[in-house]
Amino acid sequence: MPELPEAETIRRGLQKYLPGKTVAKVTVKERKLIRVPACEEFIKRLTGQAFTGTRRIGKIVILDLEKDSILVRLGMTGQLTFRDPKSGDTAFKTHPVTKLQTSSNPVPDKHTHIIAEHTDGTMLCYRDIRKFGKWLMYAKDELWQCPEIQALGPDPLSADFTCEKLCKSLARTSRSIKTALLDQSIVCGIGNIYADEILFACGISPLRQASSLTEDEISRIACQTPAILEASISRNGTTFSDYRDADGNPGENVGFLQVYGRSGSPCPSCGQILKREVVGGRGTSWCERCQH
DNA sequence: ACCTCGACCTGGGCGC
DNA sequence: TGCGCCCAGGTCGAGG
Repeated sequence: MPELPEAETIRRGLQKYLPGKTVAKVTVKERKLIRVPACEEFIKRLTGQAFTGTRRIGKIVILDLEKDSILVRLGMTGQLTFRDPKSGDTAFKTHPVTKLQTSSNPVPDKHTHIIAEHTDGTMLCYRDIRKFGKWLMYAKDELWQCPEIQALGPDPLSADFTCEKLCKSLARTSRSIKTALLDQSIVCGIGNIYADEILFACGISPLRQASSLTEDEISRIACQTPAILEASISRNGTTFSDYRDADGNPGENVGFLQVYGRSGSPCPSCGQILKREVVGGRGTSWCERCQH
């Protein structure tokens, strides 16, 4: 479920604590999560290095070290949290919509698969119920050449994301616009939730063939995509920003989704009952009256 | 070359 | 109450 806004929220949370922390000990309980390099080498290289900062591209959270960088793909259920055992343990709480952790300092549980303990006793914890996540480590100066990043299209919050590029990409695919928006090589960071939200905001049916979109429609997508993602970052920021005492305020964020997960309910714009159908293998909600 | 689909996982919700 | 079935969606390899 973590899409770009959730990855960015997590990154901002970590950015407050991680820089300057030196890794003293690494525990990997689920070896398959470490993809590059081999698990033993990963642990060896990570141990002793200090974190220098964080970055993000699409849905990928990047943890920079002195010499290397770690790519974290959160998959469906990945959660990256900073923990300070000295400030007391709390139970896990998750956001009802995003399924992201909202409590600070959770006790590591059976789903906490990777733990990096720092020299000052704090730790970075990776929890992933379904284990779809992936960790990869590359030398810092080779990071941008790695296949996982090379495969990505422009990030919607970067200057690379332009209407012109989007027009070109969409023109050469026969797939539906919904499927195209989920293709990380066309634009990176959009997942199922925001694909539906963006198409609703643009008044475009998810069933439309991508190559049939007019320049005006594509410019709407180019405009709405960053706006919706930014708005969501600011809202998740409300829920998660205060990492220390955030304890999940469901009412605050539940209302922000216009169509996703609302099939069977009235369209927030016209009142027509929202439709639901599987498009490109994904559950998709939209308004047949507002979206053409 | 492009596209679709199922597998990977687990927990939660629902029906019987 | 409890069991089993199905659903959720990001990514990737297999197959069309």
